[in-house]
This record gives sequence, structure tokens and C-alpha cells, in this order.
Amino acid sequence: MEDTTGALRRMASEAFGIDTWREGQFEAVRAAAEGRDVLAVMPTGHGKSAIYQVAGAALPGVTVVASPLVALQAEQAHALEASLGDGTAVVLNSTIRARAERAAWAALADGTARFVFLAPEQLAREETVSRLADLEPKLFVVDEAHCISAWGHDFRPDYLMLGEVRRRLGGPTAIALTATASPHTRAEIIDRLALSDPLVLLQSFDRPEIGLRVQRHVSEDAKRAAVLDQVASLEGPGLVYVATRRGSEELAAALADRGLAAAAYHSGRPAAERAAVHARFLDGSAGEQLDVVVATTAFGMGIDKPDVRYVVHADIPDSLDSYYQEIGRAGRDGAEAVAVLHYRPEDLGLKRFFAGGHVPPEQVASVFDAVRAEGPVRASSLGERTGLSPRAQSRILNLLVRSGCVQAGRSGYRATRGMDAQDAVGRTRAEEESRQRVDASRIEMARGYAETDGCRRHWLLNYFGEEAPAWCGHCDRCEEDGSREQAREREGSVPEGWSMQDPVRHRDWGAGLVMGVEADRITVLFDSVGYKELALSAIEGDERLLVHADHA
DNA sequence: TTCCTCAAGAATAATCTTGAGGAATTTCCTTATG
Repeated sequence: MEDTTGALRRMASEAFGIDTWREGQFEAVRAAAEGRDVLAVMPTGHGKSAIYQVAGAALPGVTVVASPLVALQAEQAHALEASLGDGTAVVLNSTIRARAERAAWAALADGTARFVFLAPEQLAREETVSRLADLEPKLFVVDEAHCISAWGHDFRPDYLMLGEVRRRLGGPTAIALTATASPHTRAEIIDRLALSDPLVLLQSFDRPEIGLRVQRHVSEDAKRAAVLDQVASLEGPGLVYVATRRGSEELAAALADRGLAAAAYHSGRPAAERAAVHARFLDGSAGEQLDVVVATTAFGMGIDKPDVRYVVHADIPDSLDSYYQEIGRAGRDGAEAVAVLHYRPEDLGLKRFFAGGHVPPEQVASVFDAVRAEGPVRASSLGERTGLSPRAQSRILNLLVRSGCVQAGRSGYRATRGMDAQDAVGRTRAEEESRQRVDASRIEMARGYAETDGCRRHWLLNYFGEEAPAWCGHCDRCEEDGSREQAREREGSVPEGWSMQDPVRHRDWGAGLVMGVEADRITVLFDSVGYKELALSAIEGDERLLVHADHA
């Protein structure tokens, strides 16, 4: 044991120049090096990458890293090569030409390359997985692991298959890394990657240097005018998040009219323009230094600018997970920063609408029938029969797997015995509805943040399952007169018997976790329906409505 | 759910109101084709 520790520390120091570790960080490295799965949830800039870099370098054999963006993969590979030497890390993606790809595989085979970075889509290819499996990788890393939950269900369904990929690679030790994950997301990562008894490294979500503010508006016009005035008056550099591409163009133009160096950033702009905006924001290296970038959610991962002074949201995001991730880009240098949310209750209507909706039953039936008729079958050979786009089909296949109608195995997809298309439609509908309830509850928690009378930091940290004082002194609520006294009263009146993170069981909603305790109600995160607020009067009035799980 | 457009109708003569119908996000990787 002592040997492993000493060897790891020496290697970290000599190869990577790491001599000091944050709390828990080295334990995570050692756990992974000794074969235990790891889930690390820690803020950007706290050395998430070091965990897999050191563990991977210490282990014999290849480390496979699933990374969401092609641009990130190149950066990550370069960072490793800077420490371990040229050729020690390779990437496999569509930007790589055939010759370079052959060279990469050769380097992996002869042991020159120790790390390989690829997107989940590459790992969805049969050939890629079987070639990687031949290398018998010792470590499987999922970077930005919250993408499993955020993207896997519809946008990038291959994220949901990473657990199966890991199994087919021979079940190497897994490390999942992310900067934000609510308890629900954490549970999903562990479940989908089949992490067994993982070491969970959870650093505090609190960012006390970021002041939290919400401005409520009645009309869209008033909101827009307030955003403009505010951004024009704030000291930059800063970020403004909007819901739509068009909104980002319009707001950037309006800010430019006010004399700011402003640019729009969204995925509809050509890659070269996006790269230029990014560079101009970071250090002005591709033209005039920008004061502000007005962006959709496209502007995010891979951006690490220390001196962002404000993050203004012109529209409310659909979850506090997204919100926290976005405001977390402010104040990374530790100096004062501010996060302002401009809020209209009506904005949530559209979010709720988009959180609904179903896959048409005839499409579900068509995919299910195709699998049943031909199974076991690969996804790629189903297209002709169903006539669906690869994405739509992949999404439906995932849904069928999740609801137990179809099994994913080594030789392909196979329909569950004894099930027909009608069962499949019913079960997938139930699965969708369960997910939609969770999505809807996330929107409700975002609404709660915007509308709470109490401390906003308290609300936000509770959402992530972290205990926090009822008064932070650095949000708009806590700056109101008398707020401190009110918070003290509130804390004094917190009921006995319920604490944060208590496992509980509800008569109708099943298992859950206590996420917040107030004088008159508690907030519980249920596995099946997401976040719910329960009035204490109701709980006390019916002894069997909600019980501690160990008493159930 | 909300918002916008458009047509019909009301009340008045060039505007305003009302209701129906339809549309509405964001995020990436990949691969084929020109």
C-alpha cells in the first residue's frame, strides 16, 4: 500500500509536476490505480484531469478516454504529451485522416501511445470497440460525465451506451469526471456506467465569490431593456446567456450599438467564426478583445477564462444543473463576480412545453418490430426497415432498452421474449413519462430559485444536496433589510426529525432523498418523479405518507 | 404553454377587437457527396 502511494506521488511529481493535492484528489488517483471505480465531481480548475492522467500513466496498458468535443480531445492529448512526451496520446475522430489513424492504432498496439481520446460516437462503432478491446485497456475514463444524463436521452444517444462499451472492453476500472452533478445526475452516471462501489469525490459546490441576483420582469420588452442596461453598466469581461440563436445575434448587435465590443456565439455560426469569438474573448488573440459574448448553451465546455466578472442570463435555463454550470464560469480567479438571472414566469411555459412530447407510437412499434423480426441485429442494419433517421432510431432503441423491451448485447439488439409491439409502446410511454416528470421537477426547482424569498445560495446548494446556512450575505435576498434575523428565525424553526440527505420513502412516489428542510415543508428528490415539496402539516397529519427509508 | 399572424366582424368609415390556427430550442459527431 505504502509502495503504491509513494510510487504514485513520485510519478505525479516527476512526470506532471504535481506536488500538492486537493482534498480527496490523491485518494481518487490511488483508488483508480488500485482498481476501484471513481466518480469525481469537482469544479473546473481543481485538477480533474490530473486524476486520470496520473492513474493512467501509472497503470500498464492503454487508457481510453471518452470526451465530448473534438476540440477538447486535441487539447487533452496535447496536455498529456507535454508531460509524457510526443506520441503518448492519440485522438480518434472524424478530423483524423486515414494515414494518421493507422499511425494512431499502430502506436496504441506497440505501446508508444498510452492514452486514446474519442467521442462516444466513435465508441458506438463495432470495429473501434473490438480493436480497443484487443488492447485490453486498464482504465476507462468518461470526461464531462454529466453529458450521459444531459445528452444521452435524445441529443447524443451514444452516451447511454458507454456502460455497454465498458463491458465490451473487458470491464476496465472506470473514472467518471464532471464539474456539476446533482444527486439525480450522480446516481444516473453510476448506474449507466455500472460503477461498482465507486469512490465518490465530491467537492463543495459553493462559490462564495459569485454574488447571486434575480431580476423579475413583467414583459419581454422590459426584460430585454433591463438586460441591455445592466450589461452596458457592468464591468467586464462577461458572458450573457440567451435561449435562442436569434436572441444572441440581436442582443450582441444591440450591445455593439451601445459601444461594447460584443459578439454572438452559437452553433449556427461557421466554425472559424466561433473559434475567433472564443479566442477574442479569452485573450484578444484573433482581433479586438471582447467585452462580452452573448451566447447560447453552445459556449461552455472547454472555456477556462479566469477573470470573467459577470454571467447574465437573459432567459432562465431549464435546470439548475445548467444554471450552475454556466454561472460557474465567472470568478474563477477567486475575485468578486456576479450572476444575474432575468426572469419572467412565462419563460417557463415554453420550457414545460418542450419537456413534454412523445415519440410517435408507430415509430416505436416499427423499430421494435424490426428488432424482433431480425434480432439479434445491429442498429446500422435497421435503418432500411424502419425508414427512420439514424438519430431518431437510436433514440428509440435507447428508449426500448431502458424500458426493458429490447436487450443490447454483444451480437446486437434483441427483443425481449414474450413482448409485442403494443407492450413496447406502452412501456416506452411509461418510461418517457417518468423522465418527463423528472424534467418537469427540475424546471420547478429552477422556478423555485427565481422565486424564493430566502437565500438563493441556500437554495442552489440544497439542490446539489449540500448543506448550507440559511443566510449567505452575498445574494440579493440576503442583502435585504432584516434578512439575517429572518434567516435566524427560519433556522431556529427547522423541524426535528428530518435532515438533509435522509433516505425516505413516500407512499405513492417511492424512494427519495431529503434535499431541503424548511420551517413548514421539506423538499425531497424522488427517483421516480424528481423534486417535490411536501408540506410538513401533510406529513404530520398522515404518519404513513412519508417515512424514513430504514423504517420502511 | 405562449405568442404571432391573419381573417372576420364590430363599429364606424379607417381602426380596433376577437378567435382560430399554427409554430415554437439548444447542445455534437459522423459520413457521404459535390
